[in-house]
Amino acid sequence: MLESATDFIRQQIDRELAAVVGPSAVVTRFPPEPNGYLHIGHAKSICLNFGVAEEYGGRTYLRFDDTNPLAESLEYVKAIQQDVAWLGFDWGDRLTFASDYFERLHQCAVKLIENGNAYVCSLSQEEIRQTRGTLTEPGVDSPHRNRSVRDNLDLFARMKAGEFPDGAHVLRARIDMASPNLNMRDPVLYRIRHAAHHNVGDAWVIYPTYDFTHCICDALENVTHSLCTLEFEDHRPLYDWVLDNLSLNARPRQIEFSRLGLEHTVMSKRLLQRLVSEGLVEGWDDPRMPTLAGLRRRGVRPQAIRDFCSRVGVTKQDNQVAMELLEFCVRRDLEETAPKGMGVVNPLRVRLANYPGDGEALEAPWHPRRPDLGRRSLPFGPVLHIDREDFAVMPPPKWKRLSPGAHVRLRYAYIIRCDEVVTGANGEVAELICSYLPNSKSGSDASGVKPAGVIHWVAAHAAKPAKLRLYERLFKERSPSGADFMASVNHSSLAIASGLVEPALATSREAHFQFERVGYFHRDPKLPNTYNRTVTLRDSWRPPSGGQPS
RNA sequence: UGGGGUGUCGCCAAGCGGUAAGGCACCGGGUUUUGAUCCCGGCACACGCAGGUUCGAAUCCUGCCACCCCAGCCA
Repeated sequence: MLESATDFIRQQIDRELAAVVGPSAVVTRFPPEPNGYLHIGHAKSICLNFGVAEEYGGRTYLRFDDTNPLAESLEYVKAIQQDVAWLGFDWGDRLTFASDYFERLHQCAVKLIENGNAYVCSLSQEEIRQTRGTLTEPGVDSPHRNRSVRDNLDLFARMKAGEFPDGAHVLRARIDMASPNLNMRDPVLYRIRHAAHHNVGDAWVIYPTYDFTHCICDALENVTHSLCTLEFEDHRPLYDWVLDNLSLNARPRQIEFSRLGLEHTVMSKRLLQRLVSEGLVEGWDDPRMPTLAGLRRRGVRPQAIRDFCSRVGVTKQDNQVAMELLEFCVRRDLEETAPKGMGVVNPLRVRLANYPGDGEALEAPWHPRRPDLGRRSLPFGPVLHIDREDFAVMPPPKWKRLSPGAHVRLRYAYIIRCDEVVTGANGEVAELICSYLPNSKSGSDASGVKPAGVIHWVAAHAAKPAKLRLYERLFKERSPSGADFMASVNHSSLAIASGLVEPALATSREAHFQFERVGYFHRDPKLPNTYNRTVTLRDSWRPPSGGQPS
C-alpha cells in the first residue's frame, strides 16, 4: 500500500491494512499529562502519532492524560497545546481530556466489580506494597479480595460519595497476585483523592489510574494504534486485560517504541526541574533547555525539529543521538530561510585613514541565493568595527583574515589594508589604522588586488549595540549520568557579549538571521535588543598551531 | 536467581535466507566576495559471542554474554 514503510510501526500497519477487506482507518493519539513542559523527546512522539495518521488518511487526538489532579494544571494544558501547534500539527476538533470520560470510566469500573473482576481493598498503601511480593517472589492475596459484589459496590459508591479519607480504600483489579509481571498483581484502578481537578473541579474525589484509564479512552476514541514508549511494554498485558473484560466496540493495540536519547542533555522531567529550581538555567524556556519552549526561544524552527525526528527514526533500540545531528538539521533549515546580515561579537575599531567624507550607503542582498528575500542598505564609513578574531598581529600560516600589511575584503564593501596597529596601555590591540582601495568596491572591483580573505564588519556611525547570548552545551559530558549529573553541568554554557549589528538587521521584522561567518541568531522574544545564538556555523578551519579561531 | 525488551560503522538506522542502504560525524578534493553553503570522492570481508541448519545466514535453530525496563494509591 505504501511504497516505502520507514519503520516497524508503519510496516505493521501496512500488513494490517493489507489483510483488511472493508474500509479501514488509522486513529492515533498524543496523550501528554499536563504536568510539565514538552521537550524534544515528546516531539518524536508527536511526529510519529500525527505523522502516521496523516500518512494513512487517519486522524489524531490530542488527549490530556489528566488522571492525577495533584500534579496537573491549566498552565501546562495551554503550554502543551501551543507547542504541538507550533510544531505544525492540527488536532482539529479532537482535543480531549481523560477527565472528559470520568463518568464512563466509572461505569466501566462498576461493570468490572459486577463481574467479579475488581474489588475494594482496604489495605494501606504500605500494606499493599508489602504484599505485592518482589521480582522473584509472588505476592499474597489481599484479605479483601473475596468481598462480595454487593459489598464492593457499596464501598465503591461510598468512596465516590466522599465518605472516606484519602488512602482508606482503593479499587483493585482481581487478576493474579502470583503473576511474574508485577503490573498484573491486582493493580490499583481507582484511588481516593480529595483534590480539585483543573478540568472537572471538585466533581470527583476518586480518580482512575493510568492503567485503567488509558486503554479505555483509547477504545472510546476508536484509537487503532496506541503508540507509547518502551517502559509501558510490561503494561500491555494489563491494557489488554482491562479491554478484554469490558465490552467496548473498539479494540486498540498498544505498540511501544524507544524514547529519544540526546547527547549533552537530559530529558527527564525531574532532572530538568532541578536545573530550573536550582537556578542553573533561567527557566523552562531557557534557550539551553531541550524543551520545545527553550528550543523555540533559542531560534530552532519547527521544521528543523521535524526533520530531526524523521532522521532519527523509530525503533525499539535504546539510543543516544548525537547533538551534531540536531545542529545539522538546524543549520540546514536556517541556511535556506534566514536572511544573512552582519554582526560583530567582539568589536575592534578600524579607522580608514584615507577614506574621504562621512560615509556612504552600500547595498547588499539579504541572501545571495534567495533574491526573493530582498536587499538592504548597508552603511559604510571612515570608522568601522570588525571582530577581534579576524585580526592577528602575528598570523599563523594560511591566515585568511586581517594582519599587518595584509589585504582583506570587507564583505559587500571595499578591500582594506592594515597599515598600523595602535596598542593600548596594557599591550592590547586598541585600534587598527587601515587604508581602503577606492576602486575595489564590491561588484565593481578594478583594483586587481587579491585579498587574503573576506571578513564581516559594521560601520561605527550606524551600527546598533546588541547583547549577543552565546550558548554552549548545558552538559560537558555526552551522557550526563542520572546520579551525579549536576557535576557535569557546564557552568559557562552562557556567555553574553556586547556586540554590534548592522542597522538593517536591527530594524528588520525578521526574527532569525545568519550573522555571516559567525552563526545563526534569533532575536530574543523577551529581552530587548538581545540575540540568541541558535547555532554556530560549521567551522573546518583548524589553526596549524595553537591559534584561536572563532 | 522472576518477567518484559534490545544488541548491524564513532552516533542514528535500513536489511525480513542470496552474498552489508542511507544520514550525521570524520577524512580527502572542487566551486565560492561567508575558512559557510553547494558539489565530488573515501569511510563495516563485517552484523554481541560460540556452535548448528543450509549450496548459501546479519537474516533460521541452540547456548551463552551485555545493556535497558518493572516491586507508585505517577504517567
